Amino acid sequence: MYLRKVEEVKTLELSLRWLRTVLQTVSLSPETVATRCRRSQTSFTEVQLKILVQAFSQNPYPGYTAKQRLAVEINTEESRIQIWFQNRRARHGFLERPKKNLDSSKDHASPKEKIQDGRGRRCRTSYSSSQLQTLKNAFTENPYPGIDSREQLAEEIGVPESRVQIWFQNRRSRLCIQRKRGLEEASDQRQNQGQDL
DNA sequence: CACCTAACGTAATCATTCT
DNA sequence: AGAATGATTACGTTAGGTG
Repeated sequence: MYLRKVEEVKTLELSLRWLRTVLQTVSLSPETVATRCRRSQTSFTEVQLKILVQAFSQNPYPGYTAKQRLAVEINTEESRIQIWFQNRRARHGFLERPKKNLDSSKDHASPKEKIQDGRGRRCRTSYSSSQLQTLKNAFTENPYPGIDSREQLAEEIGVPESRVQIWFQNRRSRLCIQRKRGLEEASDQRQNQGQDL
């Protein structure tokens, strides 16, 4: 009971803390310091775009190796390829999948199967306890690090920046879930108590 | 300013690793 | 088997670049 309250207060304090840091960086002469929040927007050349579109038409769900191959082919990072495919799938409907003939009517490999073209995902990166400690510290400092902070962190623990970004996303989501679960339990308890009375 | 789209957010889910 | 947690997806929002 009190413990839960204490926890809530703690998280609130943390929120305020990183909000302050955000405000600080914002008010901190935006030109001189230039603490960019987002990565600068990459603009693909027509050639790059052509290759991407071509690849997309062949397979809107490239596996990691395919994305990696594309990345070196058009000289960019794999994470940019990933984002590009996400955005493209979201906007351009890509249901022209079976535009090729020969689909016949037996092709339902069941949607739950592997929509995602076998050549699977990037292999799971495992963090050492010291790396995790660094990440967690940074998280309490600021759960929404900008590109500069992420790059710095990545450099510090020797891991690609894209992995750092994913780590923060997962941690934020799970912290949120945890908080919700706590609230549900609390309300359940209140309900039970109410019925008892 | 409006439009396009890269970047980024959450939520849900898949997949791997560890206990 | 199940808990933890990294990776991927859908989908919505934010913001940078350009006509």
